[in-house]
Amino acid sequence: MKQRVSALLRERFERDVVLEKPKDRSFGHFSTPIAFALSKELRKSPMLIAEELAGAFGQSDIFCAVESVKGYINFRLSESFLSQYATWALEHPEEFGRGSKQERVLLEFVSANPTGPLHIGHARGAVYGDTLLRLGRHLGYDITAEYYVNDAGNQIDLLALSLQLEGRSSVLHEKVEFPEKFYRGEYLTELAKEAAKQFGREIFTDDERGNELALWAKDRVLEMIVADLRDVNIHFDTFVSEASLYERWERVLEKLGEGAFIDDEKVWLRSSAHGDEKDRVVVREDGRATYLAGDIIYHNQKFERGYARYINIWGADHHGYIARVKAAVRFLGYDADRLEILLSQMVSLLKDGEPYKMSKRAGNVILMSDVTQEIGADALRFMFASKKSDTALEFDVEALKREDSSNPIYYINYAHARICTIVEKSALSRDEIMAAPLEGLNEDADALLFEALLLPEVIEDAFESRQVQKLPEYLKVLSARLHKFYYDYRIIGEADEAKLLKLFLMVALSIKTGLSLMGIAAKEKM
RNA sequence: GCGUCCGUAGCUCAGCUGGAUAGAGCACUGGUUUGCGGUACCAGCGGUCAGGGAUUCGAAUUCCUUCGGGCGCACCA
Repeated sequence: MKQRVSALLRERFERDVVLEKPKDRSFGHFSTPIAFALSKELRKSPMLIAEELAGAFGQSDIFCAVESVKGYINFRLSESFLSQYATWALEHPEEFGRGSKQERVLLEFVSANPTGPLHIGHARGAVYGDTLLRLGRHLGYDITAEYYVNDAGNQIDLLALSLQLEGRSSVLHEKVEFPEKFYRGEYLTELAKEAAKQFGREIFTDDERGNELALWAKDRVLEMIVADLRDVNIHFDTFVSEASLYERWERVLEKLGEGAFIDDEKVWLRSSAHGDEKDRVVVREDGRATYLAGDIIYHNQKFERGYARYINIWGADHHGYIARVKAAVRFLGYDADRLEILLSQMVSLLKDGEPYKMSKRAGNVILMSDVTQEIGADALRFMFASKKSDTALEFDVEALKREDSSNPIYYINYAHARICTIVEKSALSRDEIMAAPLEGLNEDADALLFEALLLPEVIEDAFESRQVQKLPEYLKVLSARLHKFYYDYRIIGEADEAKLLKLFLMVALSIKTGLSLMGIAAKEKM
């Protein structure tokens, strides 16, 4: 809708036009301050220019009024245009808000180490990534959702050691001391039990079999992670194993060319040449690769796969890592601007105003699965999708358990359910409702219709700006308008019943589509 | 110290392609159609958009700076 108007104005004025939605509805559906910009070069007052420009608009299918007010040009869309658009959308619900983008995009997110279950910080990144994924796909982008599995390095050895110690403690009932660094948590107790069955109890005391145990354990932990994600409707297309990458190291090292050098018997990345604070070690003197080496191979492998764009979602604590990875990408001969690294900030959860209790044996973290269980997948998703990902967030989970208008997910669902109920209650058939033209509506109905038809713009804006919270924000506003309208007007039995129900169906379509892009199914009954 | 993200109502947060009187929820106060789901709606209270400077016809939005806070600053992942 906005694109359509925008394109029309660009053609008319032969330049890009800033188009905005006036806060005050009496100014119409869209407006542009273009006259202010033109005033300087035309050496005329904005008001005069606006008047002339507005006056030059003749009859149009799209607008029913074009007016100038105090230098702004305000546009009012015609009822027939809005009506036709809504009718089309209701007849093609799957197509509503779809885009025609075609780029192939590789979206990497979560990528938590397979050494323990997901915590609440991971959950935020997971929801953010999956929401972007859904939005992008709706717009037509061909997106691959990928999980990079850090299944190599010290952490995996440590996982095996931790599991052995846990086995000696909880299975063999030995008295043991857990070093500070070791992984702890209920999941290890469970794994120890499983390991005892699978390998026999001697696995816990045999130093020789640590590796065997490690390989098994990391797979089991990854399965747990995948299950936690599945519980909130998140699925990945591909998993890339870090361990499997190292056989390509020689080739990648060669490709780095001048980007790599040897000093002090170590291999370094000359990252300082591309904006990093200093150069970084990639291979230690004993020949073991650092984490960065894996990431370099991984990003080389990503770019070799030939996507138009690469999006990584990282925890904000990794932001210092951006410069060196981008530097590596440049040395590999690729355009680092195609790699976009988005950060998801820390989360602190509250419950009734108090810090959320960490699960007892999970170590010092709040488990994602605990929160999912407590407030449900829908609420968890809404909570994280509704806040800007790059600001630290404090959230009280109790707010999402309430069953009233203070809980946005409840409020939005209630609007949807209300529509379903009233349509059900009406004696009119769906065909009768659909046959009604959305014309001759009063101003409030017109405003509601316009709001409902804005969803496509919101989807595009949310995805392109990577600010997914715009979608839930919009759904709240739309729902509020619906509730108010419902309160102010009677529907059933009125002369306009068919039209108003059709209007409501349009609102329901936007809510349902919007929620589904957040991985949430709209409720038809509360 | 350096880098980075942030600082909007008492609290949690929107708004930031610069534009017409700064928004929502919570909290607090007071109301609402003999009502299709009141599981809703309305009003009031509350803001020097951290401070200062610059650009501009116009800045919460851009730039600089000060102050305050989070995070990072490994040959750990």
